[in-house]
Amino acid sequence: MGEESTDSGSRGAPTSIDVARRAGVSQAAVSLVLGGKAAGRVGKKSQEAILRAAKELGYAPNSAARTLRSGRSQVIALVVPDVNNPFFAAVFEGAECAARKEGYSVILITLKDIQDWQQLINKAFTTYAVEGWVLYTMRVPTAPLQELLRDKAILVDGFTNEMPSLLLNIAHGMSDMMQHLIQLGHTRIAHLAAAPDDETFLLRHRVYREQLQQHKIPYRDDYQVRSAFTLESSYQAAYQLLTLKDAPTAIVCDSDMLAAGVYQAAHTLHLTIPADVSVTGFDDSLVSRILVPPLTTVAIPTQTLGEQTIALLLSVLEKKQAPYFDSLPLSLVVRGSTTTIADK
Amino acid sequence: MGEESTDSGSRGAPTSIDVARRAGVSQAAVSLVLGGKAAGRVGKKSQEAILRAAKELGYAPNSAARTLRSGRSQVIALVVPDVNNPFFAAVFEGAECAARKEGYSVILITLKDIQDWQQLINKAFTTYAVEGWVLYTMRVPTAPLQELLRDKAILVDGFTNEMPSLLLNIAHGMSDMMQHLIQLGHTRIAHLAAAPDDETFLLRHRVYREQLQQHKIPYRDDYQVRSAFTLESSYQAAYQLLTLKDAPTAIVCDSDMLAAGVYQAAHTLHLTIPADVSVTGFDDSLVSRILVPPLTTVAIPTQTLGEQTIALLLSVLEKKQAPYFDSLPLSLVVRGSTTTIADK
DNA sequence: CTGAAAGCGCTTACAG
DNA sequence: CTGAAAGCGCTTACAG
Repeated sequence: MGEESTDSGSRGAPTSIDVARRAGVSQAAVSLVLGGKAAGRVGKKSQEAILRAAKELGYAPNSAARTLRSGRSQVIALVVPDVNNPFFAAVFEGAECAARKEGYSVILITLKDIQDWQQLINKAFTTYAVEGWVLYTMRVPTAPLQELLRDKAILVDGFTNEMPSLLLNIAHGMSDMMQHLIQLGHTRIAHLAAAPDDETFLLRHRVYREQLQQHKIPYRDDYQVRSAFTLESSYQAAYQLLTLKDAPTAIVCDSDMLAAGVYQAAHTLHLTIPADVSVTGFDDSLVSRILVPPLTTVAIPTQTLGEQTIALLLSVLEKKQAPYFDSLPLSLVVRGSTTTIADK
Repeated sequence: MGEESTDSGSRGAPTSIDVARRAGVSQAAVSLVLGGKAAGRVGKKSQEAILRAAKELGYAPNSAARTLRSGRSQVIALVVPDVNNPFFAAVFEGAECAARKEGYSVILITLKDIQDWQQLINKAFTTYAVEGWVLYTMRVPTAPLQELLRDKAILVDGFTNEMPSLLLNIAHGMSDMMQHLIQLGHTRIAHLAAAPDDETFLLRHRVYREQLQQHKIPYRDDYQVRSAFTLESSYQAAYQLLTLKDAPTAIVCDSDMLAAGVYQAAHTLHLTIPADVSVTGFDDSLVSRILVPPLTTVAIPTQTLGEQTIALLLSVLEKKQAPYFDSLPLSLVVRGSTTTIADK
C-alpha cells in the first residue's frame, strides 16, 4: 500500500463510496444520481435512498475529482484592470449573474500592471481549472499567452485577430455625448482623456475631434489633457483646464472616475457644476450616481454586457459557431451635470 | 479500455508524462521538479532537461489533479454582501494581496440575500475546491453550514461561538467620531443608521447614545433614521432629517455609502456641506474620497484587514494555535465634510 | 435497470 | 539519486 492508510468512514469529508454504502447501492449509481443523469438508469427506490443518504452524511461531490475526470470545471475567469473602479465591480456582477444561469461560476482576476499578465494567468492556470476566459483589460495579451488562451478566451472592448471580441459601440456613445453638449450651446469643450493609450480611449478622442469638426468648432490643443485613473491625477488635469484664461464651459471625460476629479477641482475653484461648467462621464458606474449633481454619462449596460459576454464565450468554447464580432449599443444618460451654456 | 482512446502526445494540454518523455526522465521526476521538491532528489542535469522540456511544451500542471491528489487547492473564498460597495472591493483587493504572498488565491462570492447562503456556498463547494473561508457578511451562517465550515472558516466583524472572529474596533471608531463632532460644538447630531440589524450596526448606535449621554446631550427619537444600502433609501432618510423643524447640524452615517444619500438630499435642499450640515461616514471607501467635499469618516484599513484575515485563517487551517479573537483598531479621518457649528 | 472497472493527471511514500 | 506504483474521488462506457 502506498500511503498512510485511513480507515474509511471516519475521514474528513464523506465520498460517494460512503453514500453508496449507506444507501446500499453502487458508487456509480451515486454519481449518476447526484450528477443528474439518473433518468432511466437508476430506479426510483435507489434514487431516493441515495439522496437521503447524501443528505444525512452532508455529502458534496469532490470538485477536483469531478473536474479531473470530466475535464470540465464550469469556471470562467474574468480579467479586469481594477476592481476598485465600481464599473468593473458591476461588470463582474453582470457576468457572474449571467454565468450562473448557464451553470458556470466566475472568478475575478485583477490585472493591475501589464507585467502581471504572465504571473497572474500562469497562477490562474495552475490554481484554478479555468475553462474559459473573458478579458476586459483594454490590453491585448502577449503572443505566448494568446497561444495558451486559443479557443477559450474572448476580448471585451478591444480587438485582435487572435481571439473573438465583444465590441462596444463606443463611437456612437461618444458622438451622442458630443451632440448633447453642442445642442446645449457649448463650443468650448475640453477632453479629459484616460492616460492609457488603449484603442477604446483613442477612439473616444477621434470621435471628439470629428464632432467638433462637423460642427465647425475649432480644435484647441490646450483643451486636451490626459489623466491616470486616480483622483489626484484627474484633479490636477481638471484644475489645469479650469484655470485656463479661456476656460472650457464643458469637460468631456473618458470615464466616470475621471469626472470625479473634475468635481473636486471645481469645488476648489468655487465653480458650480453645471452652472459654471458642464461635466460628462463614461460608464454609468456607481460613481456617476454618487456625484452631486449626478453625472451625465454614457451608459455601458453591465447586465447586458455580462449576458452577451457569457453567450459569446460559451459559443466559442462549444465551437457551436464561428467567432463573431458583435457591437453592444450604448446610450446617453442625461443627469444634472450638464446644462445650457450660461451667458457671462 | 474504458473510453475513447486518444493517441497521447497529440491531445489538448501536455501532461507531466509528455514532459518526462521529452526530457528522458520519469514522470515522478517531473512532478518533483515542478513542485519545487527536487532538492537532493533529482540531479542537476535532469532538472534542467525537465524545465526545458516543460517550457518547450508550454506545460502547466493540471490543477484538478494536483488538488485531488494533494488535498490542497490553495484557494480561499471571501464572502461579502455586495461587491458594488467599493469598500468590499477594497477588502477583496486587500485579502487577495495578502493571500498571494502566502501562495493562496482568493475567489470572491457575493451574498446578496440571506437566502443565498445555502445555494451559493453549496455551489462553491461543488465548483471550487475551497480550503478556507473568510465570511465578511455581517450575518452569521445557519447551523448546518456552520458544520460544513467547521475549522475552516473565520468571521470578520461579527461574533459567534462556532468560529473564530477577526473583530474590528467599531466602538472606538464611532466614539472618536462622536467626540470629534461634539468638540466642534454640535449638539443636534442625528444618526443615519444602516437598516440591517447586524451587531456591527447595533454597536454603532449604542456608542452614539453613550456619547450623547456622556456629554449631557439629550437623545431625540426624531434624529434616528435607518436606511438600506441604496442611494434612494439614504436620500429619503436624509431628506427626512434635513426637513425637520429643528434639523440636525450634523448627521452621523453608518457607512460612506449612506453618507452619499445625505449629499444628494442636501443638494436638493440647497444646503451646503459642511457649512449648513456636517456629515460623517464609516469605512473610508472610495466613496468618501469621491464625494465633494471629501467625507470625514472612520477608516477601516483594508490592507491590514486583509493581512490579519489571511493570517488568522491560515492559523486556523493549520491548527497551529487556538482560534483567537483580535480587534483591529480603526482611526478617524477628518476631511472636509465636518466643521464647527455655525451660529445662526 | 445495475455493477464492475478503467482512468483523468497528478503527488508521494517506498524500494532500489 | 531514480523508478515503479499506488491511489486521491470522481465519470462514464461497457457488460450483464
